[in-house]
Amino acid sequence: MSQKVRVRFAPSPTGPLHIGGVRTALFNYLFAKKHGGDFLLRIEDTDQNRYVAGAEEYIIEALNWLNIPYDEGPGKEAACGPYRQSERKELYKQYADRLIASENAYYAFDTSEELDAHRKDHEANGKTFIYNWHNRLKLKNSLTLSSEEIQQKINAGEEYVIRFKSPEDETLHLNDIIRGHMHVETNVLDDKVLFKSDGMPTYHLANIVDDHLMEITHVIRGEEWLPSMALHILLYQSFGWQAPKFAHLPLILKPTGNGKLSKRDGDKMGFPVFPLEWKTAEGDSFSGYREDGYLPEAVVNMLAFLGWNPGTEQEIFSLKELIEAFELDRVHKAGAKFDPEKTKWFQHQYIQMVDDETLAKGFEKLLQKKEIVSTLDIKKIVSLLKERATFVADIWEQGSFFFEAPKTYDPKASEKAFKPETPDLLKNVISLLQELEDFSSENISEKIKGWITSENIGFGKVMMPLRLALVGEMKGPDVFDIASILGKKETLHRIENALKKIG
RNA sequence: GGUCCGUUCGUCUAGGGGUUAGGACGCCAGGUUUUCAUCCUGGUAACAGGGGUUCGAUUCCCCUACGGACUACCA
Repeated sequence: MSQKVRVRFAPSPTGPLHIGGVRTALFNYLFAKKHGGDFLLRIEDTDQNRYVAGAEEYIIEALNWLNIPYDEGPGKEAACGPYRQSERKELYKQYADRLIASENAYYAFDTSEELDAHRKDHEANGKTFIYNWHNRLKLKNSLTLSSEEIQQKINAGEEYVIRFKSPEDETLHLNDIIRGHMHVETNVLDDKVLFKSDGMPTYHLANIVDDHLMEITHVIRGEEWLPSMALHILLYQSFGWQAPKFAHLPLILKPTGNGKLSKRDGDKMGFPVFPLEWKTAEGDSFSGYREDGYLPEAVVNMLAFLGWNPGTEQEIFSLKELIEAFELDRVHKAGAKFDPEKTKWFQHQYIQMVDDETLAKGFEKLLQKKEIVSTLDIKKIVSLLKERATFVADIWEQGSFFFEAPKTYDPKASEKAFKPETPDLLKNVISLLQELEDFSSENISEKIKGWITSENIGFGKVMMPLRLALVGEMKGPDVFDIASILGKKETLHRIENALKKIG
């Protein structure tokens, strides 16, 4: 009988969630939903020194914004709660003790200073200090002490940690859903600290205990955890628990140059690395996809294609389609350089799918911010400008002239457009437009084009100055559409203004 | 340094013992738009190198190079 799929996203609240973390969450979510399973959020806050206020709220808000909510987690308590490791603190000690009892772990009394000294020493000799089988009997730990001595030290309040006793001379065969088979010699492993002197477990212990207690079936996490996989498997074995299946996701790399995508890269290279804007207590701020005007669907689609693909040529996927198509074994092995341009392309595709009404509302908000009050038909403007926009802000870029009459005319264009005969032609246009009762685009077009043709004037001679008069530059949608939206009064006004400037 | 993972157009990637090595982004050109953008069409461009295995390797194996991660009482 197959178990219900349960996966978790387990970030540490040390700051805002970055794109790589978001993608890990997304892949977990897609996998869970594909298999009708549960997606849990667990907050790994065992390091109180690195705790950042607001980070947990940020993570939750980001997941909600992206429409990938968790089924269980903080605020959504279920049978396996609590979901913050700090609130599970009391739980972990007994598991560490269990490992001591089964001789899979031991107390170590070495101070950080002593260990640092060892490391420096080794480094000076070009070696690496590893705390494991080859030297553990020479260090200060319970392996060389009688149980009375150990108890005495502990009772005396001496600080200790609990270390895992890595086995000797074993070859571990590991299996990763994405990478396949791997093997590791246990002799190269070190005796990792499982339980810290401050009474908190380390990541390794807490993670295994919680994944077991929360009945996690698949651990889907970043590649940075691959080197710890052997330890984790060993821990499951020591507890006598069945290990979940593992899948290590490739890293997301900087768009140019070398290395992992970092916090600072984004704003340095002009794209967000965070889903939501983030301001630090020190006053630094980092831009976010939401605030930059991206649609959550576009971000999700883009993220899904970073390291994964469906094997078909379809690229635009709704969340529902992603759930349907997602397969862990189609995840690519190599790290992916992040591509901000492709992200914009996704956003462009998605904004085209937004209906005019919704888009108009977004654009109206933007107008409000600019304190622009307008009686123009916003929905019509939006529908006219939408196809050339990637962001709502582009609608303003492309169509600000609707709301602000040109004060100057693009010099290069005016040189080409404003000729000696232009004033007479524009005057003629004015009188033609004045005759119009119905100021529809079709009507204006018919009238002006008819006149140009019958007088044999040449389109450029009229159209260019007319556009310049209405827009100020050689850009924008069809001139007759613009005139119609502007209305008769404003259109005539702008042409008269242009006439004054030329004259 | 040590351990592990990886390597197909500039980028994201498909593919897989015999293919004109496919798509997308970007870029370039043409068309539409008497403007600009969009859009459409076309083009540019890749199997890291060296050895094997094989009738035949980009595909399988080994080595080298390069890239990355990890190497904390951080996650």
